[in-house]
Amino acid sequence: MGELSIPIGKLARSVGCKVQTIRYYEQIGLLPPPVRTAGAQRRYGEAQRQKLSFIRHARELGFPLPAVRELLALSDEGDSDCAKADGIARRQLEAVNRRIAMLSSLRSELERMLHHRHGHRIRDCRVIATLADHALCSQDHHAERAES
Amino acid sequence: MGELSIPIGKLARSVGCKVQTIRYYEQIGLLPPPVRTAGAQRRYGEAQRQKLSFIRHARELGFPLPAVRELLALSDEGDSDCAKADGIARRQLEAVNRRIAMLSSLRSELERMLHHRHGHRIRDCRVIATLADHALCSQDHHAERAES
DNA sequence: CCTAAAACCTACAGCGACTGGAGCTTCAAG
DNA sequence: CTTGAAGCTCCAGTCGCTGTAGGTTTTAGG
Ligand SMILES: [Zn+2]
Ligand SMILES: [Zn+2]
Ligand SMILES: [Zn+2]
Ligand SMILES: [Zn+2]
Repeated sequence: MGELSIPIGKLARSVGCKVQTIRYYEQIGLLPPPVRTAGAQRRYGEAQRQKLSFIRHARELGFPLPAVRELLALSDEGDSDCAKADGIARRQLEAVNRRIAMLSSLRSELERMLHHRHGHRIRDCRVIATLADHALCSQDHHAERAES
Repeated sequence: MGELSIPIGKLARSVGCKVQTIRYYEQIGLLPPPVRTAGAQRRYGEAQRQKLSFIRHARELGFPLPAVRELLALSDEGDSDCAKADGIARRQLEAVNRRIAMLSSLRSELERMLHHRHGHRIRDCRVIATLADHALCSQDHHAERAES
């Protein structure tokens, strides 16, 4: 009753994610299968809540799931060198920096086309004209992958 | 042979996308079906090349496909008011700004955890510790799914 | 103890915007 | 005429969830 008694909905609320997300993490082996009641419902304890919280926090910081998996594994090895963990975080920082650079370039291009004075009809619209002709752009904003 | 003679691979190279992407755009009704050779191979003309180029440029600027669809439709109506097109671009700019704000917040959090001096073992690692406890973060970086 | 509602279960489909592969056919250069 | 590149269709996979259908279990009130 005391320890392993958290049902999945309460756990989801406590870490701010959906119930399905937790089941998904279990399915892909990120969270270990919890104990079940006689009626096959999942019951969690504090240790698993912390693990899930770790995962969600890493996800909120943009780490992809494979990186989260590595970080989780590392977090269990207190004696090991943390260079690996730091490396993962550094690569994530670099990825974030690349995305910011890309988006800044997109932003300036969007601002350019919007702030350029132009007529009110489509045929005089700077937005449409710019989309039709990249030469009207000031920079190379070419996206290789600006996602996430 | 003069006009409608561009095969799909050449078209793809000329706009900088994959062959499959063009077929995909046709499949979802973004590009009209081109003429075919006797052997059922696609052949494109200059007008379609320009349309595809418009689509790719809009995608590079981060517009989602439904927005691209609208912009394409608008671009064919030279007499209409361009307020709609400008509105779509403005919303895209706002989305980009939200994404940049989110990523900047992530960046500063990642920098904080990386630049904080800490020991070389996992148990003293600031990266792992921060992931395990959001209280070590300085801001609310909580991602609400701000999309491209 | 009984009932009703809330929460849970599994299994699977769908999102966005492509991308890759298998297994075949057609085209164009030499 | 041969050959290899490029084309074709159909389907599955990517990422990280999210939603739905159709059923079962838990829990609180009466
Ligand atoms: Zn305009
Ligand atoms: Zn451009
Ligand atoms: Zn460290
Ligand atoms: Zn945090």
